[in-house]
Amino acid sequence: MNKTKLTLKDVAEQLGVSTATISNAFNRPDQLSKAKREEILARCQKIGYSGPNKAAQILRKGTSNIVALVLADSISYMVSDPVASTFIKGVSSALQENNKHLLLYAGDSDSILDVVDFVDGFICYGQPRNSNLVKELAALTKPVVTVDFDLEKKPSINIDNEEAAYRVAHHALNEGDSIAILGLRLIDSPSTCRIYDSPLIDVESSIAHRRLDGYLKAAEEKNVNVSNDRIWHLPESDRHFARQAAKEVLMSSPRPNVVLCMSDIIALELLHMALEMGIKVPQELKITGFDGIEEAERARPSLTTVCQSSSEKGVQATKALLENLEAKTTLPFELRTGETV
Amino acid sequence: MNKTKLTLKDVAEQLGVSTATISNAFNRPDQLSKAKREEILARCQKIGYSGPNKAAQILRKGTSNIVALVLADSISYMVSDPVASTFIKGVSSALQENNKHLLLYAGDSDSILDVVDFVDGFICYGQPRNSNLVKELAALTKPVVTVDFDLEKKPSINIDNEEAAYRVAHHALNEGDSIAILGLRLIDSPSTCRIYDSPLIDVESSIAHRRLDGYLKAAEEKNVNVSNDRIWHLPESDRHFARQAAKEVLMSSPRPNVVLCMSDIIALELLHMALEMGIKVPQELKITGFDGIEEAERARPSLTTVCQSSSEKGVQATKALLENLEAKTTLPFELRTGETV
DNA sequence: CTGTTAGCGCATTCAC
DNA sequence: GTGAATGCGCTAACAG
Repeated sequence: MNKTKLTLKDVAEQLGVSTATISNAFNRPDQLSKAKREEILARCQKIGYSGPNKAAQILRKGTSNIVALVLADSISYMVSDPVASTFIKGVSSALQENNKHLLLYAGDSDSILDVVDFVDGFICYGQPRNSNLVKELAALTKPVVTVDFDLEKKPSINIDNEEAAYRVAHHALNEGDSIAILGLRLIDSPSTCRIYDSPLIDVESSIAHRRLDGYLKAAEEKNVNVSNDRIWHLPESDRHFARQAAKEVLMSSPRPNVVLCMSDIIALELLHMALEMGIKVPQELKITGFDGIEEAERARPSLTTVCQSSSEKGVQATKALLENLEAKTTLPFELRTGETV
Repeated sequence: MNKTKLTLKDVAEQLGVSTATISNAFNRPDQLSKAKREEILARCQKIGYSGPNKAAQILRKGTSNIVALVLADSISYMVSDPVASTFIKGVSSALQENNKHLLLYAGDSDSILDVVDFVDGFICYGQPRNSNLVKELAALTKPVVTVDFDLEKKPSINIDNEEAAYRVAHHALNEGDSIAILGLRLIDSPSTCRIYDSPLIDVESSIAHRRLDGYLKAAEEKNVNVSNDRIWHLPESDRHFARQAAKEVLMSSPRPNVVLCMSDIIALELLHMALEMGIKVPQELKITGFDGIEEAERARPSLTTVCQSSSEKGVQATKALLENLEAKTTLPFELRTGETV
């Protein structure tokens, strides 16, 4: 067994052929006879050469088969979120089918530049917490696909968040209702709070504001008043924040009889807390979620929510990236009527 | 704005210095005066050069700052498993602290060779489903750290699975009990079934068999008989399989009054199904889990289980990899007494 | 179908 | 402290 790793050149020498022949045997089957190719491959295997060095190929070819998945937040956080992990699932299975590799990239990193030279492209799931990344992504010439947010002139995958929010709210609301909204990333605050008159962030680009628009439109149609002290901001769709917000909402007076939640995780925490407090759902409190995670279906009472297929988003985003599609895609959603309304 | 990307050479020319100087400014601060360095960095920034091309650096330096995390199974499956995703969390946060990147690698891939040339090392979480990967990993000269299984002469992170299983079983069992065991990957079958006298797989290396040893030791001490038709095999710690197995166990007669489960996911499905069937836990049925996931604590009745810190495993594995530690580490676990025993 | 050659972009000797 | 040369390992273009 050789101590030092074989290079293509060594192998060519050993087999008594030119380097191009070895290279072609591995990369361009059409460039040599099948017999010769197979002979070479067999002999390579025998001497323990498993193919051209990938690092050198990356430099030479300018492609690596690595796709970076930029998450909105730190990997730690994202990976335990059921919605995000379902998305990752979709991406990873589509990548695996195409023999591509998955590099996970945190949205709270400083910069994207330390991988840009060797990845083939970026899938960006949700607007990165660090806005510097947004700028960098927007300026790239390598392929970028965004999901759940948009970048000018880059392909994207979205659902119609405003319409979805409108539909679920419309289903839940009735004239005379007193409502609260548990929103996500509406203002620039690291903690749970009502938005009051804080300046709103990313109003144009964020899906949270689209959803808010949809809720408010439905409320208006039903003559339901929604003031800013009835709208909560949560920094993340996280059980911890959700619990805090749920408590505030349920303790507030007048206690709302309908709460529209921008994620199922939030809605489920609210549901559990309400039940613990002996509040009857839906008789005394109606709840809607958003996303359509499994746990929402299993809950008793089951959650009324908007279903979107996160894994399908992942598959589509991957396809858009690999096939260099240019279009901005809008995926369908579905209203799922549960027992919480 | 330049159309074509700047290379180090271009930049050197533009700034009127040698290529080595630019390179040193970015990589070896000690090789030039602070003033000069800062001037160069500033001018580079101005002309839009963000540093040496990473792909070229990988080839030249032989390191990439990319660490591959090889999962036992497909990424799709692993990422939705709470235990695995907590592990990933630990790894990713430790990597991020060290400015390393995370490449997720599926354990059911054909080979590891298509990334080996450009990653700095491998963390392998659980024995890869494709045994070819095991061979390849074992033969590598690049750093490898294994978790929840061992490779000769490679550092590893484990808990004492046998002792942990023994402890939880010892806590649950009493003389005269009738028990069942819901095990993981004990035999070579893609579906849920009793093991009967099927040939066991990976008896030496698998943690499932260590746990089984622990269970059986406790059973023996308590004079509890366990025949092979009371031991179930599940291919994965997955809700779907768990449900099947739970049903079989609860329908079997005599119905056991203690069920030892090799994961919390399995135990929780069993718990839910038992409650649905009106079986009283723990009066008529005692259940133990393994892992100590959050959901087990939240369940009512709360689950008696073995807690191991998966995120700590991730951190330790990363540290072992990055610091080239050689040791095989055994991490502590903790018995968590819940209400299901 | 095969062999030769010129870089891909850089880091690191070594002389100065 | 700086600048010129070599090669990391490979692929693509071309000539034969």
